[in-house]
Amino acid sequence: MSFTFDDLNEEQRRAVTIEKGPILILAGAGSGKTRVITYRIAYLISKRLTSPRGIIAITFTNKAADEMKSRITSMLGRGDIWIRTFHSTCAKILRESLRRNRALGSLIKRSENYTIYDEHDQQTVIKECLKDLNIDLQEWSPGYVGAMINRVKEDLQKPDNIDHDLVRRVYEQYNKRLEQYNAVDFDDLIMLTVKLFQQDRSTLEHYQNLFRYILVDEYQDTNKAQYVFTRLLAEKYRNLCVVGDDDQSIYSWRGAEIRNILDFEKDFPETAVIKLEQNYRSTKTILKAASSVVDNNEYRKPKTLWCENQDGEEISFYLADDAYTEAAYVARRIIEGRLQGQSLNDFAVFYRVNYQSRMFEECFVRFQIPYELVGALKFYERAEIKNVLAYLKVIVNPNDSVGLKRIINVPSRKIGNITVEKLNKYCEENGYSLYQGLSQCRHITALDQKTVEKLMKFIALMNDLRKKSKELDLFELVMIVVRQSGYLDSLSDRETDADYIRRKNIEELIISIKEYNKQHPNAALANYLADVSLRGDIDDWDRDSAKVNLMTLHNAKGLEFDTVFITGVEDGLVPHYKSRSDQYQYEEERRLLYVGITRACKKLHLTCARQRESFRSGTMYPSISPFLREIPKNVISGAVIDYDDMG
DNA sequence: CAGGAGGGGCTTTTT
DNA sequence: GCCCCTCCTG
Repeated sequence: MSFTFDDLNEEQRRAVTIEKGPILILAGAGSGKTRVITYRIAYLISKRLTSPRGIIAITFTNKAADEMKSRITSMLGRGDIWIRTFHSTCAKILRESLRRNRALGSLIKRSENYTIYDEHDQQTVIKECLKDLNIDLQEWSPGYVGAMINRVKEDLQKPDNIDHDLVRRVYEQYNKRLEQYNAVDFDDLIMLTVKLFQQDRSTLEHYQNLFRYILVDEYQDTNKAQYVFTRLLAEKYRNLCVVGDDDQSIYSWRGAEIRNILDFEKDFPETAVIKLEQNYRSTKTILKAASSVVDNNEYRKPKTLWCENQDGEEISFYLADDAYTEAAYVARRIIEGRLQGQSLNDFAVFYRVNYQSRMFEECFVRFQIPYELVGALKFYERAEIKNVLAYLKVIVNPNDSVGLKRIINVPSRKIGNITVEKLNKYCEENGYSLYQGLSQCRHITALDQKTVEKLMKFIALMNDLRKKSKELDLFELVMIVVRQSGYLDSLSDRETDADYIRRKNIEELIISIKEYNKQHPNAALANYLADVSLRGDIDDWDRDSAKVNLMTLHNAKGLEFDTVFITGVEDGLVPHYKSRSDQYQYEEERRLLYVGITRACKKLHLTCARQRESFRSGTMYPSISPFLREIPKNVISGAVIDYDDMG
């Protein structure tokens, strides 16, 4: 074994070496929790308490999972451990279980090759339901209804608990449609796995016996469904180790229950509680600022982070005239830092809302500062990428009517909405899926001969691609798909810039598929599609590339940078104006700032703008954030006096 | 009946 | 600034 515990402190070592029973690790920011988890996994394996297969570790992002895997591989020389997010874990359990026992399909109402719908697909289905139920889309926006549906699933509520009759009806129809499409949304992945565990004893026992040791990171951000999932899995052997920090709970709007971490000891009374309070990341100054902010929260476990690091530089505050000046200030500080030998990827710029990134992008282009934007324009959400993936999804799951509608006229086959509507009506009347209906389209009296021919040609294409998919590997298949569908050609006809970019993006997708193929030689197409559907913004981010990092405060969780800029520290952004009325939400905004501050190792910059343009309310003249006043003035340099200038 | 062009809506945070 | 819907043209 090629590692020692010399670089762990006493508490960390204790957390790593407890061999049995539940463990609650309350890990403050920068206290080395990732190290504790990886060392613990290595310890369990090297002491032969379990084989690698007997461990499951759940992380918050795929990125974190990949990093943890590679660390363990370098420690043990092997990395065949189940380290995944909740969603990816459940997606795999569902698929495995449906494969192992087809009869479970009647319980889950899905088959093995189900499709995962993202938020956009979800809204498409909700729109279908709202239209079908004759509900006014202005009054009930799909986004709003979707959020309510998600909440029901995250909380594992019974649909009859939905207080609004109308939403309940949409909920029911929405779920029925997903069943028909053989599709699940993000929250179904967790909810259906819980259902599977609760209603099929043998499946639950299979996984309980498989995973003798369970580790869950970022436990403060688990929701009810994830909590029940974890509890069920851990019930038998009770070797559950959860790691988290109530001060870093920032996902309550996604159903996360801070209670899960605060009440852990109630569920598992024999829990060993370990507190990691020594911070190894930040300077004393930064830590002081962070603590003095979060100390104002009422709903938290009292704790004190400390460190042996240097005092470090003062925190700088800059009050800009407007968002552009703010961005230019950040750019100048970065150029300055570069001259002093810092690398571009030592810098990170955080903001509360995605649209703030635009100003930084614009400005960094002008200053010729290479940057990497995390989130916002997600690669896998680009239309051309979704189109190609939709072909693959329909090939795997012909019942995926959302995917099918997406590609039926891409590239243009002169099949328009009216034809699709007629087809749809025919399918509904005869109980066909759209795909089935296509093969029967010659029987649709409402269609003329020309249209029928077009539809037959399309279904022949899809049938052919489906047949080929069984013989070809992933890379070969996607090449055939983009060529044979005519999609690639359609993007070459007109020499517009937009088409050129689309072709480039498809090329990039194909390269990434080739790479995936290399890493997972035997992966089924369905597995690839699931992986892609569950990829987050941060997952494709390259920490090591020589670029300044731009991201939201939420995306910053779990990361660290030498120099951090937290921008727009204004009343209305941090805290966000929508969170101001509710104390609980208000405190979450404070935690968000706390998370941002504690990402910084050496130097922290806070910036505000006197004036900010907003699409919704025109020009705003915000005050500085009330949280800023909670930082002691003696750790802040710069125009501290400017504080009181503002509104 | 398909499909492009142009106008009105809206943006918290995300697996 | 971007997406969605509608209207108009061919």
